[in-house]
Amino acid sequence: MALDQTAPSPIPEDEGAMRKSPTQKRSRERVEHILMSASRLIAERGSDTMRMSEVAELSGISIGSLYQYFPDKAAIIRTLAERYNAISRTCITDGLADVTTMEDLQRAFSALIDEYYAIFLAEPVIRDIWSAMQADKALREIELEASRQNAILLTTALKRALPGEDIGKLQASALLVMYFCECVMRLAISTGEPEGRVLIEAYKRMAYRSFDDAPAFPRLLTPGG
Amino acid sequence: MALDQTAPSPIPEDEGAMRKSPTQKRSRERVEHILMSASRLIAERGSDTMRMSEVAELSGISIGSLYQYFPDKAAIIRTLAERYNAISRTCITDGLADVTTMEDLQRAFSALIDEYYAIFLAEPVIRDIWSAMQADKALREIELEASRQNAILLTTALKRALPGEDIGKLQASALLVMYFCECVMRLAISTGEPEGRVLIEAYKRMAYRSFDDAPAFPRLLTPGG
DNA sequence: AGCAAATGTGAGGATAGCTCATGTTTTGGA
DNA sequence: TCCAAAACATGAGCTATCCTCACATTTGCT
Repeated sequence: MALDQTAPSPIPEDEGAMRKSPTQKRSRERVEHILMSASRLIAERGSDTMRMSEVAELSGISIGSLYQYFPDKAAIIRTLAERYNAISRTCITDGLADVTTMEDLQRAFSALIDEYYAIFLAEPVIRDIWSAMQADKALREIELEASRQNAILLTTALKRALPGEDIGKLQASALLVMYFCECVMRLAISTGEPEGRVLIEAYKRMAYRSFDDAPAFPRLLTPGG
Repeated sequence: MALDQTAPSPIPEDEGAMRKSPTQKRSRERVEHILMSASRLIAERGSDTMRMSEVAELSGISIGSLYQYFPDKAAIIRTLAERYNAISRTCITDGLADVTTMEDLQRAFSALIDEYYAIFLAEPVIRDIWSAMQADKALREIELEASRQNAILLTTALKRALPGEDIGKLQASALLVMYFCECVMRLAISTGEPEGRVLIEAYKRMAYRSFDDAPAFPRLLTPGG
Protein backbone atom coordinates (compact mmCIF):
# COMPACT_ATOMS: atom_id res chain seq x y z
CA MET A 1 0.00 0.00 0.00
CA ALA A 2 2.66 2.46 1.04
CA LEU A 3 5.69 0.91 -0.58
CA ASP A 4 5.67 0.01 -4.25
CA GLN A 5 8.47 -2.43 -4.76
CA THR A 6 8.62 -1.85 -8.51
CA ALA A 7 12.38 -1.88 -8.79
CA PRO A 8 14.08 -4.58 -10.80
CA SER A 9 16.69 -1.94 -11.68
CA PRO A 10 20.40 -2.59 -11.10
CA ILE A 11 20.66 0.29 -8.60
CA PRO A 12 17.73 -0.16 -6.24
CA GLU A 13 18.93 2.23 -3.56
CA ASP A 14 18.39 5.63 -5.15
CA GLU A 15 16.34 4.67 -8.18
CA GLY A 16 13.91 2.56 -6.22
CA ALA A 17 11.70 5.49 -5.40
CA MET A 18 11.51 6.68 -8.95
CA ARG A 19 8.83 6.13 -11.53
CA LYS A 20 11.19 4.83 -14.19
CA SER A 21 14.95 4.61 -14.45
CA PRO A 22 16.04 7.59 -16.54
CA THR A 23 17.83 6.52 -19.66
CA GLN A 24 18.86 9.84 -21.08
CA LYS A 25 21.60 11.95 -19.56
CA ARG A 26 19.39 15.01 -19.26
CA SER A 27 16.91 13.03 -17.23
CA ARG A 28 19.55 12.11 -14.69
CA GLU A 29 20.55 15.76 -14.43
CA ARG A 30 16.91 16.71 -13.89
CA VAL A 31 16.59 14.26 -11.05
CA GLU A 32 19.58 15.91 -9.40
CA HIS A 33 18.07 19.32 -10.07
CA ILE A 34 14.78 18.26 -8.49
CA LEU A 35 16.54 16.93 -5.40
CA MET A 36 18.56 20.12 -5.04
CA SER A 37 15.46 22.26 -5.40
CA ALA A 38 13.66 20.17 -2.81
CA SER A 39 16.62 20.47 -0.45
CA ARG A 40 16.62 24.22 -0.79
CA LEU A 41 12.90 24.50 -0.15
CA ILE A 42 13.03 22.15 2.83
CA ALA A 43 15.92 24.12 4.27
CA GLU A 44 13.98 27.33 3.88
CA ARG A 45 10.55 26.37 5.12
CA GLY A 46 10.40 22.66 5.96
CA SER A 47 9.16 19.59 4.14
CA ASP A 48 5.55 20.04 5.29
CA THR A 49 5.15 23.40 3.62
CA MET A 50 7.24 22.49 0.61
CA ARG A 51 4.82 22.38 -2.30
CA MET A 52 5.31 20.19 -5.32
CA SER A 53 4.47 23.13 -7.55
CA GLU A 54 7.37 25.05 -6.02
CA VAL A 55 9.76 22.16 -6.59
CA ALA A 56 8.69 22.03 -10.21
CA GLU A 57 9.03 25.77 -10.65
CA LEU A 58 12.45 25.96 -8.99
CA SER A 59 13.61 23.05 -11.11
CA GLY A 60 12.38 24.78 -14.26
CA ILE A 61 10.04 21.95 -15.20
CA SER A 62 6.32 21.34 -15.13
CA ILE A 63 4.35 19.50 -12.50
CA GLY A 64 3.79 16.65 -14.91
CA SER A 65 7.52 16.17 -15.50
CA LEU A 66 8.15 16.20 -11.79
CA TYR A 67 5.77 13.31 -11.34
CA GLN A 68 7.53 11.43 -14.10
CA TYR A 69 10.60 11.13 -11.92
CA PHE A 70 9.04 10.77 -8.49
CA PRO A 71 5.74 8.97 -7.89
CA ASP A 72 4.79 11.27 -5.02
CA LYS A 73 6.06 13.89 -2.62
CA ALA A 74 7.17 11.34 -0.06
CA ALA A 75 9.44 9.71 -2.62
CA ILE A 76 11.54 12.86 -2.91
CA ILE A 77 11.99 13.03 0.83
CA ARG A 78 12.73 9.31 1.00
CA THR A 79 15.42 9.65 -1.64
CA LEU A 80 17.06 12.50 0.27
CA ALA A 81 16.84 10.49 3.49
CA GLU A 82 18.51 7.48 1.90
CA ARG A 83 21.29 9.63 0.52
CA TYR A 84 22.03 11.10 3.90
CA ASN A 85 21.97 7.61 5.38
CA ALA A 86 24.51 6.47 2.83
CA ILE A 87 26.77 9.37 3.76
CA SER A 88 26.57 8.67 7.47
CA ARG A 89 27.16 4.97 6.84
CA THR A 90 30.37 5.86 5.06
CA CYS A 91 31.44 8.04 7.99
CA ILE A 92 30.75 5.23 10.43
CA THR A 93 32.57 2.68 8.32
CA ASP A 94 35.63 4.92 8.17
CA GLY A 95 35.43 5.88 11.83
CA LEU A 96 35.22 2.31 13.08
CA ALA A 97 37.61 0.74 10.59
CA ASP A 98 40.72 0.74 12.77
CA VAL A 99 39.00 -0.06 16.06
CA THR A 100 40.52 -3.06 17.81
CA THR A 101 40.25 -2.17 21.51
CA MET A 102 37.58 -0.61 23.70
CA GLU A 103 39.83 2.40 24.03
CA ASP A 104 39.77 2.84 20.26
CA LEU A 105 36.04 2.38 20.22
CA GLN A 106 35.49 4.97 22.88
CA ARG A 107 37.48 7.58 20.98
CA ALA A 108 35.96 6.68 17.62
CA PHE A 109 32.40 6.67 18.92
CA SER A 110 32.84 9.99 20.68
CA ALA A 111 34.21 11.54 17.51
CA LEU A 112 31.38 10.11 15.41
CA ILE A 113 28.71 11.44 17.74
CA ASP A 114 30.31 14.88 17.77
CA GLU A 115 30.54 14.86 14.00
CA TYR A 116 26.95 13.74 13.63
CA TYR A 117 25.72 16.40 16.01
CA ALA A 118 27.66 19.06 14.15
CA ILE A 119 26.02 17.95 10.91
CA PHE A 120 22.61 18.05 12.55
CA LEU A 121 23.21 21.57 13.79
CA ALA A 122 24.52 22.74 10.44
CA GLU A 123 22.09 21.05 8.05
CA PRO A 124 18.48 22.16 8.34
CA VAL A 125 17.42 19.64 5.69
CA ILE A 126 18.63 16.67 7.72
CA ARG A 127 17.02 18.10 10.84
CA ASP A 128 13.73 18.53 9.08
CA ILE A 129 13.66 15.15 7.38
CA TRP A 130 14.65 13.34 10.54
CA SER A 131 12.02 15.19 12.51
CA ALA A 132 9.27 14.46 10.03
CA MET A 133 10.60 10.95 9.61
CA GLN A 134 8.32 9.33 12.11
CA ALA A 135 5.27 10.63 10.29
CA ASP A 136 5.69 8.38 7.28
CA LYS A 137 5.72 4.63 7.66
CA ALA A 138 8.15 4.19 4.78
CA LEU A 139 10.51 6.71 6.36
CA ARG A 140 10.38 4.88 9.66
CA GLU A 141 11.40 1.72 7.87
CA ILE A 142 14.26 3.56 6.20
CA GLU A 143 15.46 4.81 9.58
CA LEU A 144 15.24 1.33 11.07
CA GLU A 145 17.11 -0.14 8.12
CA ALA A 146 19.83 2.50 8.47
CA SER A 147 20.13 1.76 12.18
CA ARG A 148 20.41 -1.93 11.41
CA GLN A 149 23.17 -1.35 8.88
CA ASN A 150 25.03 0.94 11.24
CA ALA A 151 24.55 -1.59 14.03
CA ILE A 152 26.22 -4.25 11.88
CA LEU A 153 29.25 -1.98 11.51
CA LEU A 154 29.31 -1.35 15.24
CA THR A 155 28.88 -5.03 16.06
CA THR A 156 31.84 -5.86 13.85
CA ALA A 157 33.99 -3.37 15.74
CA LEU A 158 32.65 -4.61 19.07
CA LYS A 159 33.50 -8.20 18.22
CA ARG A 160 37.10 -7.17 17.65
CA ALA A 161 37.23 -5.12 20.84
CA LEU A 162 35.35 -7.61 23.02
CA PRO A 163 36.13 -11.09 21.72
CA GLY A 164 34.28 -13.85 23.50
CA GLU A 165 31.27 -11.67 24.17
CA ASP A 166 27.75 -12.98 23.64
CA ILE A 167 26.95 -12.05 20.04
CA GLY A 168 23.21 -11.72 20.58
CA LYS A 169 23.66 -9.19 23.35
CA LEU A 170 26.23 -7.26 21.34
CA GLN A 171 23.84 -7.07 18.41
CA ALA A 172 20.94 -5.85 20.53
CA SER A 173 23.13 -3.27 22.25
CA ALA A 174 24.55 -2.09 18.96
CA LEU A 175 21.10 -1.61 17.43
CA LEU A 176 19.91 0.33 20.46
CA VAL A 177 23.01 2.50 20.48
CA MET A 178 22.71 3.34 16.80
CA TYR A 179 18.97 3.92 16.89
CA PHE A 180 19.31 6.12 19.95
CA CYS A 181 21.87 8.22 18.09
CA GLU A 182 19.04 9.47 15.90
CA CYS A 183 16.82 9.92 18.94
CA VAL A 184 19.32 11.88 20.98
CA MET A 185 19.94 14.17 18.01
CA ARG A 186 16.24 14.97 17.84
CA LEU A 187 16.19 15.45 21.60
CA ALA A 188 19.20 17.76 21.58
CA ILE A 189 17.71 19.80 18.75
CA SER A 190 14.45 20.09 20.69
CA THR A 191 16.08 21.27 23.90
CA GLY A 192 18.58 23.54 22.17
CA GLU A 193 21.92 24.66 23.58
CA PRO A 194 23.52 24.41 26.02
CA GLU A 195 21.40 21.52 27.28
CA GLY A 196 21.79 19.69 24.00
CA ARG A 197 25.53 19.38 24.44
CA VAL A 198 25.08 18.05 27.98
CA LEU A 199 22.68 15.40 26.75
CA ILE A 200 25.03 14.39 23.95
CA GLU A 201 27.83 13.90 26.46
CA ALA A 202 25.51 11.97 28.78
CA TYR A 203 24.57 9.76 25.87
CA LYS A 204 28.21 9.02 25.14
CA ARG A 205 28.65 7.79 28.71
CA MET A 206 25.45 5.77 28.48
CA ALA A 207 26.59 4.14 25.25
CA TYR A 208 30.06 3.30 26.56
CA ARG A 209 28.60 1.54 29.55
CA SER A 210 26.18 -0.46 27.50
CA PHE A 211 29.09 -2.02 25.67
CA ASP A 212 30.68 -3.17 28.88
CA ASP A 213 29.94 -6.79 29.62
CA ALA A 214 30.17 -6.58 33.39
CA PRO A 215 26.74 -6.20 34.98
CA ALA A 216 26.27 -2.77 36.38
CA PHE A 217 25.13 -4.07 39.76
CA PRO A 218 26.60 -7.53 40.04
CA ARG A 219 25.75 -7.80 43.69
CA LEU A 220 22.10 -7.01 43.02
CA LEU A 221 21.32 -9.03 39.93
CA THR A 222 19.60 -12.31 40.57
CA PRO A 223 21.01 -15.09 38.39
CA GLY A 224 17.69 -15.71 36.63
CA GLY A 225 17.03 -12.02 35.97
CA MET B 1 2.62 30.66 14.44
CA ALA B 2 1.99 27.06 15.39
CA LEU B 3 1.04 27.49 19.01
CA ASP B 4 -1.72 29.86 19.98
CA GLN B 5 -1.30 30.52 23.66
CA THR B 6 -4.86 31.70 24.12
CA ALA B 7 -5.46 29.96 27.41
CA PRO B 8 -6.13 32.07 30.47
CA SER B 9 -8.40 29.25 31.64
CA PRO B 10 -7.93 27.70 35.07
CA ILE B 11 -7.23 24.23 33.62
CA PRO B 12 -4.70 24.78 30.86
CA GLU B 13 -3.73 21.14 30.40
CA ASP B 14 -6.73 19.64 28.69
CA GLU B 15 -8.72 22.71 27.84
CA GLY B 16 -5.78 24.57 26.37
CA ALA B 17 -6.30 23.08 22.96
CA MET B 18 -9.95 24.02 22.84
CA ARG B 19 -11.60 26.89 21.14
CA LYS B 20 -13.53 27.97 24.19
CA SER B 21 -14.02 26.44 27.60
CA PRO B 22 -17.43 24.76 27.47
CA THR B 23 -19.83 26.18 29.99
CA GLN B 24 -22.84 23.97 29.45
CA LYS B 25 -22.92 20.38 30.62
CA ARG B 26 -23.89 19.05 27.21
CA SER B 27 -20.83 20.70 25.72
CA ARG B 28 -18.52 18.89 28.08
CA GLU B 29 -20.16 15.60 27.19
CA ARG B 30 -19.72 16.39 23.52
CA VAL B 31 -16.02 16.98 23.99
CA GLU B 32 -15.71 13.54 25.53
CA HIS B 33 -17.77 12.07 22.74
CA ILE B 34 -15.52 13.67 20.14
CA LEU B 35 -12.39 12.34 21.80
CA MET B 36 -13.84 8.84 22.01
CA SER B 37 -14.84 8.95 18.35
CA ALA B 38 -11.39 10.13 17.38
CA SER B 39 -9.79 7.36 19.44
CA ARG B 40 -11.89 4.75 17.71
CA LEU B 41 -11.08 6.07 14.26
CA ILE B 42 -7.37 6.32 15.02
CA ALA B 43 -7.40 2.78 16.37
CA GLU B 44 -9.08 1.56 13.21
CA ARG B 45 -7.16 3.35 10.50
CA GLY B 46 -4.61 5.76 11.97
CA SER B 47 -4.56 9.47 12.65
CA ASP B 48 -3.40 10.36 9.15
CA THR B 49 -6.43 8.86 7.47
CA MET B 50 -8.82 9.93 10.20
CA ARG B 51 -11.04 12.55 8.60
CA MET B 52 -12.65 15.36 10.52
CA SER B 53 -15.91 14.66 8.73
CA GLU B 54 -15.82 11.12 10.11
CA VAL B 55 -15.17 12.33 13.63
CA ALA B 56 -18.16 14.64 13.34
CA GLU B 57 -20.38 11.93 11.91
CA LEU B 58 -19.40 9.34 14.53
CA SER B 59 -19.98 11.94 17.24
CA GLY B 60 -23.42 12.70 15.85
CA ILE B 61 -22.61 16.38 15.31
CA SER B 62 -21.86 18.62 12.38
CA ILE B 63 -18.47 19.69 11.12
CA GLY B 64 -19.13 23.19 12.37
CA SER B 65 -19.80 22.01 15.91
CA LEU B 66 -16.64 19.95 15.87
CA TYR B 67 -14.62 23.04 15.10
CA GLN B 68 -16.31 24.86 17.94
CA TYR B 69 -14.57 22.59 20.41
CA PHE B 70 -11.25 21.97 18.71
CA PRO B 71 -9.49 24.63 16.61
CA ASP B 72 -8.01 22.05 14.25
CA LYS B 73 -7.36 18.37 13.75
CA ALA B 74 -4.00 18.47 15.52
CA ALA B 75 -5.68 19.77 18.66
CA ILE B 76 -7.69 16.58 19.03
CA ILE B 77 -4.57 14.45 18.75
CA ARG B 78 -2.69 16.73 21.13
CA THR B 79 -5.44 16.43 23.71
CA LEU B 80 -5.37 12.64 23.48
CA ALA B 81 -1.57 12.68 23.75
CA GLU B 82 -1.66 14.80 26.87
CA ARG B 83 -4.22 12.53 28.49
CA TYR B 84 -2.10 9.48 27.88
CA ASN B 85 0.92 11.32 29.24
CA ALA B 86 -1.00 12.10 32.40
CA ILE B 87 -1.88 8.43 32.81
CA SER B 88 1.69 7.26 32.36
CA ARG B 89 2.92 9.95 34.74
CA THR B 90 0.60 8.56 37.38
CA CYS B 91 1.93 5.03 36.77
CA ILE B 92 5.51 6.23 37.10
CA THR B 93 4.75 8.20 40.25
CA ASP B 94 3.20 5.13 41.83
CA GLY B 95 5.88 2.78 40.59
CA LEU B 96 8.78 4.86 41.91
CA ALA B 97 7.14 5.99 45.15
CA ASP B 98 8.70 3.40 47.45
CA VAL B 99 12.11 3.26 45.80
CA THR B 100 14.95 3.83 48.25
CA THR B 101 17.72 1.54 46.95
CA MET B 102 19.11 0.69 43.56
CA GLU B 103 17.67 -2.78 43.97
CA ASP B 104 14.21 -1.24 44.38
CA LEU B 105 14.81 0.96 41.38
CA GLN B 106 15.86 -1.91 39.20
CA ARG B 107 12.72 -3.88 40.02
CA ALA B 108 10.44 -0.87 39.69
CA PHE B 109 11.96 0.30 36.41
CA SER B 110 11.78 -3.16 34.92
CA ALA B 111 8.14 -3.46 35.90
CA LEU B 112 7.34 0.00 34.49
CA ILE B 113 8.97 -0.76 31.17
CA ASP B 114 7.12 -4.06 30.88
CA GLU B 115 3.87 -2.36 31.74
CA TYR B 116 4.50 0.41 29.23
CA TYR B 117 5.38 -2.04 26.52
CA ALA B 118 2.23 -4.04 27.24
CA ILE B 119 0.17 -0.87 26.89
CA PHE B 120 1.91 -0.04 23.63
CA LEU B 121 1.17 -3.48 22.25
CA ALA B 122 -2.44 -3.37 23.39
CA GLU B 123 -3.38 0.20 22.51
CA PRO B 124 -3.24 1.05 18.82
CA VAL B 125 -4.18 4.65 19.54
CA ILE B 126 -1.11 5.25 21.68
CA ARG B 127 1.07 3.53 19.11
CA ASP B 128 -0.29 5.68 16.34
CA ILE B 129 -0.10 8.98 18.17
CA TRP B 130 3.40 8.32 19.38
CA SER B 131 4.49 7.33 15.89
CA ALA B 132 3.00 10.39 14.28
CA MET B 133 4.18 12.51 17.17
CA GLN B 134 7.39 13.64 15.57
CA ALA B 135 5.53 15.08 12.62
CA ASP B 136 3.98 17.94 14.54
CA LYS B 137 6.15 20.46 16.31
CA ALA B 138 3.61 20.94 19.10
CA LEU B 139 3.47 17.19 19.66
CA ARG B 140 7.24 17.00 19.87
CA GLU B 141 7.16 19.63 22.57
CA ILE B 142 4.49 17.67 24.43
CA GLU B 143 6.65 14.56 24.29
CA LEU B 144 9.68 16.47 25.52
CA GLU B 145 7.69 18.01 28.34
CA ALA B 146 6.37 14.58 29.34
CA SER B 147 9.89 13.17 29.34
CA ARG B 148 11.03 16.09 31.50
CA GLN B 149 8.27 15.50 34.02
CA ASN B 150 8.97 11.78 34.12
CA ALA B 151 12.68 12.51 34.45
CA ILE B 152 11.97 14.62 37.52
CA LEU B 153 10.20 11.67 39.10
CA LEU B 154 13.09 9.39 38.22
CA THR B 155 15.67 11.86 39.48
CA THR B 156 13.87 12.04 42.80
CA ALA B 157 14.03 8.27 43.13
CA LEU B 158 17.66 8.23 42.01
CA LYS B 159 18.63 10.80 44.61
CA ARG B 160 17.25 8.54 47.31
CA ALA B 161 18.95 5.46 45.88
CA LEU B 162 22.26 7.15 45.11
CA PRO B 163 22.81 9.90 47.66
CA GLY B 164 25.90 11.97 47.08
CA GLU B 165 25.73 11.56 43.34
CA ASP B 166 26.29 14.53 41.04
CA ILE B 167 22.81 15.99 40.51
CA GLY B 168 23.51 17.35 37.05
CA LYS B 169 24.60 13.97 35.74
CA LEU B 170 21.62 12.27 37.36
CA GLN B 171 19.25 14.71 35.71
CA ALA B 172 20.79 14.28 32.28
CA SER B 173 20.75 10.50 32.64
CA ALA B 174 17.17 10.51 33.86
CA LEU B 175 16.00 12.60 30.91
CA LEU B 176 17.76 10.34 28.44
CA VAL B 177 16.38 7.22 30.07
CA MET B 178 12.83 8.53 30.03
CA TYR B 179 13.01 9.93 26.51
CA PHE B 180 14.54 6.70 25.26
CA CYS B 181 11.61 4.80 26.76
CA GLU B 182 9.41 6.35 24.10
CA CYS B 183 12.04 5.67 21.46
CA VAL B 184 12.56 2.03 22.33
CA MET B 185 8.82 1.48 22.25
CA ARG B 186 8.67 2.83 18.73
CA LEU B 187 11.68 0.69 17.80
CA ALA B 188 10.20 -2.47 19.30
CA ILE B 189 6.91 -1.85 17.53
CA SER B 190 8.78 -1.35 14.24
CA THR B 191 10.79 -4.55 14.54
CA GLY B 192 7.90 -6.61 15.88
CA GLU B 193 8.19 -9.73 17.99
CA PRO B 194 10.23 -11.55 19.07
CA GLU B 195 12.99 -9.01 18.42
CA GLY B 196 11.03 -6.30 20.20
CA ARG B 197 11.15 -8.15 23.50
CA VAL B 198 14.91 -8.67 23.14
CA LEU B 199 15.42 -4.95 22.55
CA ILE B 200 13.27 -4.06 25.54
CA GLU B 201 15.36 -6.30 27.75
CA ALA B 202 18.57 -4.87 26.29
CA TYR B 203 17.27 -1.39 27.03
CA LYS B 204 16.60 -2.31 30.65
CA ARG B 205 20.23 -3.36 31.02
CA MET B 206 21.38 -0.19 29.26
CA ALA B 207 19.29 1.98 31.56
CA TYR B 208 20.46 0.22 34.73
CA ARG B 209 24.06 0.77 33.81
CA SER B 210 23.57 4.42 33.02
CA PHE B 211 22.46 4.98 36.61
CA ASP B 212 25.64 3.50 37.95
CA ASP B 213 28.15 6.15 38.87
CA ALA B 214 31.27 4.08 38.34
CA PRO B 215 32.83 4.76 34.94
CA ALA B 216 32.37 1.80 32.64
CA PHE B 217 36.04 1.68 31.73
CA PRO B 218 37.88 3.30 34.62
CA ARG B 219 41.28 2.16 33.44
CA LEU B 220 40.71 3.79 30.04
CA LEU B 221 39.19 7.12 30.89
CA THR B 222 41.57 10.03 30.91
CA PRO B 223 40.99 12.35 33.87
CA GLY B 224 40.03 15.28 31.66
CA GLY B 225 37.68 13.14 29.55
C1' DA C 1 13.44 13.49 -43.68
C1' DG C 2 10.25 10.70 -41.19
C1' DC C 3 8.49 7.78 -37.78
C1' DA C 4 8.10 5.75 -33.15
C1' DA C 5 9.36 6.08 -28.47
C1' DA C 6 10.40 8.89 -24.85
C1' DT C 7 9.61 12.96 -22.57
C1' DG C 8 7.16 17.43 -21.41
C1' DT C 9 2.96 20.16 -20.32
C1' DG C 10 -0.57 22.36 -17.33
C1' DA C 11 -5.52 22.57 -16.83
C1' DG C 12 -8.23 20.32 -13.95
C1' DG C 13 -9.94 16.30 -10.88
C1' DA C 14 -10.07 14.71 -6.18
C1' DT C 15 -9.75 15.14 -1.48
C1' DA C 16 -9.76 16.98 3.06
C1' DG C 17 -9.18 20.76 6.37
C1' DC C 18 -11.56 24.55 7.71
C1' DT C 19 -14.97 28.95 7.52
C1' DC C 20 -19.02 31.58 7.85
C1' DA C 21 -23.63 33.14 7.18
C1' DT C 22 -27.65 31.54 8.98
C1' DG C 23 -30.74 28.89 11.93
C1' DT C 24 -31.84 26.80 16.58
C1' DT C 25 -31.60 26.22 21.57
C1' DT C 26 -30.58 27.78 26.17
C1' DT C 27 -30.22 31.27 29.67
C1' DG C 28 -31.66 34.72 32.70
C1' DG C 29 -33.99 38.81 33.94
C1' DA C 30 -38.59 41.45 34.03
C1' DT D 1 -44.61 33.57 31.13
C1' DC D 2 -42.30 36.18 27.62
C1' DC D 3 -38.50 37.97 25.21
C1' DA D 4 -33.98 39.31 23.97
C1' DA D 5 -29.30 38.11 24.09
C1' DA D 6 -25.89 34.78 24.31
C1' DA D 7 -24.43 30.33 23.31
C1' DC D 8 -24.54 26.63 20.32
C1' DA D 9 -25.48 23.95 15.78
C1' DT D 10 -25.51 23.47 10.88
C1' DG D 11 -23.59 22.20 6.29
C1' DA D 12 -22.75 24.23 1.76
C1' DG D 13 -18.87 25.72 0.01
C1' DC D 14 -14.08 28.01 0.03
C1' DT D 15 -9.26 26.99 -0.24
C1' DA D 16 -5.19 24.70 -0.73
C1' DT D 17 -2.53 20.98 -2.36
C1' DC D 18 -1.43 16.51 -4.25
C1' DC D 19 -1.63 14.20 -8.28
C1' DT D 20 -3.60 12.58 -13.20
C1' DC D 21 -4.30 12.48 -17.98
C1' DA D 22 -5.07 13.73 -22.65
C1' DC D 23 -2.41 16.02 -25.70
C1' DA D 24 1.99 18.41 -27.46
C1' DT D 25 6.93 18.34 -28.15
C1' DT D 26 11.50 16.46 -28.50
C1' DT D 27 14.80 12.80 -29.30
C1' DG D 28 16.96 8.77 -31.42
C1' DC D 29 17.32 5.86 -35.19
C1' DT D 30 17.05 4.38 -40.03
